[in-house]
Amino acid sequence: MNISQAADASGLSAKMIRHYEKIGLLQGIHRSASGYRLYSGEDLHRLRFIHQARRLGFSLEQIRELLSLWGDHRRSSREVKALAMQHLEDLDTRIQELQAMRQMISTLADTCHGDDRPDCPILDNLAASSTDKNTS
Amino acid sequence: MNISQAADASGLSAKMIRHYEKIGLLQGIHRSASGYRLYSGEDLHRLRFIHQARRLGFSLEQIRELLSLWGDHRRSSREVKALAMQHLEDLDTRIQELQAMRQMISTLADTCHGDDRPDCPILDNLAASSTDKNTS
DNA sequence: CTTGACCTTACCACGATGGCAAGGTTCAGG
DNA sequence: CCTGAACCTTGCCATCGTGGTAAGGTCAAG
Repeated sequence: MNISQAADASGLSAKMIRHYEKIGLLQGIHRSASGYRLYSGEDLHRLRFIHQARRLGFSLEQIRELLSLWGDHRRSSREVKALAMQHLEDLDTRIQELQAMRQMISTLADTCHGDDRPDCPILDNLAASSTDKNTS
Repeated sequence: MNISQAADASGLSAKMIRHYEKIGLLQGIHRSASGYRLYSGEDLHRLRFIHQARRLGFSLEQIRELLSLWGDHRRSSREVKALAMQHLEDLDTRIQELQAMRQMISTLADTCHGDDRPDCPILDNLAASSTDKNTS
């Protein structure tokens, strides 16, 4: 199986697959006589694992660990769960940051009439917060 | 006012301030005889504006437009609001993506007992979704 | 044999920020 | 006056994950 077929079958791009190999997420990929990468069913399984983990927002470093745990039959589910919980916390943090922004923008946009007049609470706020101290 | 004082007063780092100048968000910054950047009260106002806009998650490109609108007394509040609404949509999209991830991770973590045993629904799911078709 | 569709490697780009290095400036204390 | 610390300058590299592009090799169908 060529790289573009593996890409289609895994949902990744050929570019990503080469990248994952370069950073060590994939190893021992076979090559044809002319140097083409050849993917086995097992390789494909691994690629799909990576794709799904990326869809859940895990970083490539985290995926490296997940793959290692996946391949280790003596691992404890505790380790995997800890990794997932850490990622959950990261997600929560990012969600809350974005929601705080969303809330503020939304409030400002509500008070801006958004017509031909030039006065605008949004710009006023950006400029006014300038004189606050709690601009973190 | 030196750059480190401007940094302290604006909440930005000196590094960021130089960067913002390089990409054109700040112009006409005065220099001392020896080449040190010197910041006026107006410059500081602008820096704080940028800082606040960054805190609300606007990109530097969006901030470039906001600054342009801020300085244009003939602009309509419509333009500003449109920019804010666009950003709001972007935020909503990102929040929803993260929440979908969060939901999935949370569900998987709930079903993982997280003890010394090796079986783990989290890894099973990552591996199993591998055989799904809807792996987008 | 040609053509087009694949493959290879290697480099540059994004966005926003941090870090480091090599060198110049300023100021206070001895 | 000299020295050292604490500033300033520019320039380059790193991050993270992905895309683009170039220059070249390979393969299969016509």
